Amino acid sequence: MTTNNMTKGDRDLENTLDAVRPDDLRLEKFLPYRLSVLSNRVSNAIAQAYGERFDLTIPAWRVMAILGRFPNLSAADLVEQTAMDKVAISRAVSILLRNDYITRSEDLSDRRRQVLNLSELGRDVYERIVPLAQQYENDLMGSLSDDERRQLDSIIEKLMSRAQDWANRGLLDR
Amino acid sequence: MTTNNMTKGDRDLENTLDAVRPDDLRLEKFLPYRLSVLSNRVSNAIAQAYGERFDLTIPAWRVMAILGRFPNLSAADLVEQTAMDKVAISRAVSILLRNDYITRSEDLSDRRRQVLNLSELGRDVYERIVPLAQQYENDLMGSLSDDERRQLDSIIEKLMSRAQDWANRGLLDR
DNA sequence: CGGCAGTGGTTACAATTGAAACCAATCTTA
DNA sequence: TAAGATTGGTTTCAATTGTAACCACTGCCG
Repeated sequence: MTTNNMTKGDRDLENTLDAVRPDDLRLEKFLPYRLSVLSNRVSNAIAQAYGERFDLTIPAWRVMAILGRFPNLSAADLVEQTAMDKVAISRAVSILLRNDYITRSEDLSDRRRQVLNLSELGRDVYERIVPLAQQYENDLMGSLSDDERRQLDSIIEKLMSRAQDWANRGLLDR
Repeated sequence: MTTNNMTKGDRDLENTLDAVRPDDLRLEKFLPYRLSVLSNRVSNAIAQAYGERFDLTIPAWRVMAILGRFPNLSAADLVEQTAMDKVAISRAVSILLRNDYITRSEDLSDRRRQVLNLSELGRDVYERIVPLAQQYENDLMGSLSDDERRQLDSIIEKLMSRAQDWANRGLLDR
C-alpha cells in the first residue's frame, strides 16, 4: 500500500472529472472524512434545535445531560464523564449558571470544589430536551435495519478504542 | 414548561454516580455524541500527522486530495466535491499557494474562475501523504471484522442521507 | 508548623471558524 | 448595449475553541 506505480504519461491524460488514477485517495470513501462530514451534519442540526429553543450550546447541553443523570458532580467529575476539557466545561457551566439551569454550591470538605446540580428550571428543560434528543436519535436509527443498529454499536466501540490508542502512543514511529 | 413529576424525595436519593433515572439520556450511548467524539479523536490524530510533517491543515489536505485525482478544478468545483464551504476553500487554497503545493491560473474563457492544480512539489507531497492516510484508515479498519467493514459502509451512507434531509427541510415542526 | 508539589477552576490570549459584506466578471433581458 | 441579477472568490468581523498562564486551596514531607 505504499508506492504509486503509474507513469507520468498516465497522469497527463487525466484532466477531466471522470479520470481516476488507480492509487489515488478516494476522499468520499475515506473513513475519517466521512465520519467528520456525518458528525458535523448531525451536530449542526441538533445544535440548532437546542440553541433556538433553550439558548444552549452543545457543550452546555452535554453538561446538563450528565447532571440530569448524576447529581452533585464537580467540574472535574464532568471532565471525566464527558471527555470534554476543563475550559469547555467551565464555559458551559457559566452559561448554565447565567440561564439559571444549574446551581453551584461549595463543597465544605474541599473548598476548591464546587458541586453542581440542575436547578428546578434546569430539570424542566432537561426533561423537555431528552425526548427531543431521543427523537433525533430515533430518526437517525430509523434509517437502519435491526442488524445494522446492533452492529453499529460494536463498530463504534471498536473504532473509538483504536482512535484512543492513537492519542496515547501516537500511530507509527513518533 | 413547568411540571416535574418526581417528588423531591426521589431526587434526594440520587447523589451517587450509580444512580440512574429510567428515562434519562445516556449520553455515552447517544449516537450524535458518540459520532462527535469519535470523529474528533480521529481527526485530531490525523491533523497532527499532516500538520507536523507538511504544514497542512485538514481542509488544505482535503483540497489536495481532490486535486490529486481531479486536476483543473476551480474553487467552486472544490466546494461541490468536498462539501466544504467557499470560505474554507479559499483559505485552504491560500495556504497551499503559500506552500507552493498548488498552482493557480486564469481561466481565459471566464475570467472570474481560477484553475487549480497540484504543483510538482504538491504532487510529491500528495504521493507521500496518500499512503500515510491509507495507513491510518487501514489501522482503523483493522479493528473491524470483514462483515463489520461491509456494513459500516452502508450504515454511514444511510445515516448521511438522513442527516442530509434534516439540513434541507428541518426535522420536526420548525 | 512552613514550604512546595499537585488539583480545581477561571482568565487571558491566540488561532480557527462562520456569516455576511464585498468586489469583479459574466449572464440575462429589455 | 445598459441595468440588474448571478456567480466566483476574497475580505472583514464576530463567535467559538484551544493553549497556556494563572489563582486559590489542599495535601504532603521535612
